[in-house]
Amino acid sequence: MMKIGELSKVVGCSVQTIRHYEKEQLIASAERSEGNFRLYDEAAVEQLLFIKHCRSLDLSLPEIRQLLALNRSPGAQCDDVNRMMDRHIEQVEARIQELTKLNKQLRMLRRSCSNRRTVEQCGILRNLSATPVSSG
Amino acid sequence: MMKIGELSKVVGCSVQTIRHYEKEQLIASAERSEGNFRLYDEAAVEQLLFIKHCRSLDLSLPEIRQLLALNRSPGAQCDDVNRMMDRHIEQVEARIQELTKLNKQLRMLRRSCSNRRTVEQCGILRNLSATPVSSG
DNA sequence: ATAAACTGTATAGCAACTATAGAGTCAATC
DNA sequence: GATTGACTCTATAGTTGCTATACAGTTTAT
Repeated sequence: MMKIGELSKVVGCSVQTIRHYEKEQLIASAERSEGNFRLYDEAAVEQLLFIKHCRSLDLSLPEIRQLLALNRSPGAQCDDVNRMMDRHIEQVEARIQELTKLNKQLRMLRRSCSNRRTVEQCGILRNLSATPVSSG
Repeated sequence: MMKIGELSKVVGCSVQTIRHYEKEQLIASAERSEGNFRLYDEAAVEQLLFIKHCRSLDLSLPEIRQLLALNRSPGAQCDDVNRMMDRHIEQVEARIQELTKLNKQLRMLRRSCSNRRTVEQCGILRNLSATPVSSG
């Protein structure tokens, strides 16, 4: 059994994050030592790694909670998992599209000013004051 | 002179947002009527549109505050504006790269499970329990 | 006079942590 | 046995850019 500091090093996330996950019910309340310190076993390590992996894929804490729940009922159909992943992929792709469009607008705006001008002549500021650039 | 509700309709942002911008010092404290209502003129409309345009480009409120300050000193060099834009563009492009990588991983993961399996057989959950997918 | 619509301030909530304060616990050293 | 240092505990505030709510006051229309 290890204390929270060791667990934090093993899985590579901060002590506060672990306590946060406990409060958010992503991991069960840990056993406590006589002195009220949290105690963890190998199962806790695995679960935290699972969560960490999900987070690296930008899954939200509620989504992860749902996955963990599904994981606990192995006989259930996994359609829910698939639906969640599909929705998540859609969101990521939508965000990429948004940012790509944004990037074009920013580059266009940036081209409207070279250095060494005064603010008064600055094409960027002038353009920002005008009507928003069209999306084309 | 118009009240905050009218301004909100004219520029297309919520009343709370306008009050929020005032608190954050993006716009000056508005004049008040006898009954303590905020009163705005055309200049306020223009400034809010400027802010709205910047926000549509995902500039942060501190960045916008800085641009507004520069706008007020028209003789200054606009290098700062250019630097800010460059940094911002870099950030957006970095985020696009991150999300693109993420998207690949998610799609790979999604392919590991088709519908109608049980959770126990679900490739997604199995993969999430394993070591994080490599970036390649 | 009254009701509806608007405005005011203050406060909490979102997401997923991070940082801080102040107190208690534990192991090692003097 | 006292002290030091490293660790842990809880509770709370801060991050970002709003949004939503509660409750009170103002204005406008009927």
